[in-house]
Amino acid sequence: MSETQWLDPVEMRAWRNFVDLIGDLMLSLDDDLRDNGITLGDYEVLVFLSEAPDQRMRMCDLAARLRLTPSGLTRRLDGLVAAGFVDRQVDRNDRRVTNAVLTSAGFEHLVATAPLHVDSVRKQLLNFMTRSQMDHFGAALESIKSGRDSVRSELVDR
Amino acid sequence: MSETQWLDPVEMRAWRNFVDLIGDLMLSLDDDLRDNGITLGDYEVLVFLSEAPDQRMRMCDLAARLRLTPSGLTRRLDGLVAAGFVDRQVDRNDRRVTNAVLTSAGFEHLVATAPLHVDSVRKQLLNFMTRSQMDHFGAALESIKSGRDSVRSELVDR
DNA sequence: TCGCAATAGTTGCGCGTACAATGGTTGCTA
DNA sequence: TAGCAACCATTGTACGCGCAACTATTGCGA
Repeated sequence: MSETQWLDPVEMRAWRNFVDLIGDLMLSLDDDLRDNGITLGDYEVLVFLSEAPDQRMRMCDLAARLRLTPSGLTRRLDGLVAAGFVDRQVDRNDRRVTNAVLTSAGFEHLVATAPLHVDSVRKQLLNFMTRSQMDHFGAALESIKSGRDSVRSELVDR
Repeated sequence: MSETQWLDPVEMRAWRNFVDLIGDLMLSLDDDLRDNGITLGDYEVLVFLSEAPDQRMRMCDLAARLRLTPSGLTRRLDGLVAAGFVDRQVDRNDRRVTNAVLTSAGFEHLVATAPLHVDSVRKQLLNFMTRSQMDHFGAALESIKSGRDSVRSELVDR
């Protein structure tokens, strides 16, 4: 058992500021969206469905995309179905799967709220960054993500 | 009502990768900590208390630091008190306030799990960044945070 | 000094989500 | 082709947290 390698000042600043910011940021984003009558979680469902081919996704794929468990997605869809934003359709080719499909009402609602959300993202984050910061930021995050993905694919689990 | 200014590619990449990464990252961090018998949320309580003078904080201050509502903190402390990691002590000078105090058992537990958490932070994030990326990252996040703080203090609300 | 507003914490209730168990469907293999 | 394992979604249950209501304490102004 070797000595712990604690975080040095540079690491510590990066890490602490990161955690600090995202907690605050996500709450603000959710608040802004709630002011317009939808949850950040529900909004994400509409976004992913709207971007999917034929505006539909299998429950299990959607759950993975949202980082939800199957049961979590079932309950979340319940609300969206009740609101008329999403339909459940049993798949014709594989009757085990049910597809979540965006309704026209759901699409309308997304179109109505998206500008407000984009405003919110600018107001809460992007307005505080320079163009070059955004560029480096995006590139750095992308390399981090691909690094994480490749170690994950090397392992069997998950 | 002016036209919406949608995100251009640079903005989009920064934003999407950001959201994508933090969702994944936080889950992994929590998983790693759970493997060692504590929640990320509970761990944060121990960290903040350990850094506070006299290892104690007023409930309301701690709640703000954790971005929890008062009731949320009450429930979270219940678990930590039951585990023997934190004590509740009514303040002598102001009997409205109760202080959350880190016990020696709580401190021991923090000391035992901190190295594992640091390992986790390296494994999940820092190992995928270069030193200069970390440096720029920390600086950028810091300026964003201070920008957000200053607009918040200009407004009356919150 | 009295009374009222502000502050601190807890509790009842509801919502969202994870975990474990269940039922239904498919596909592989003996 | 019969049977079994894998897969998909849902349901029961428990837990964490926010909101609103409530109690206790403090401080301030008439």
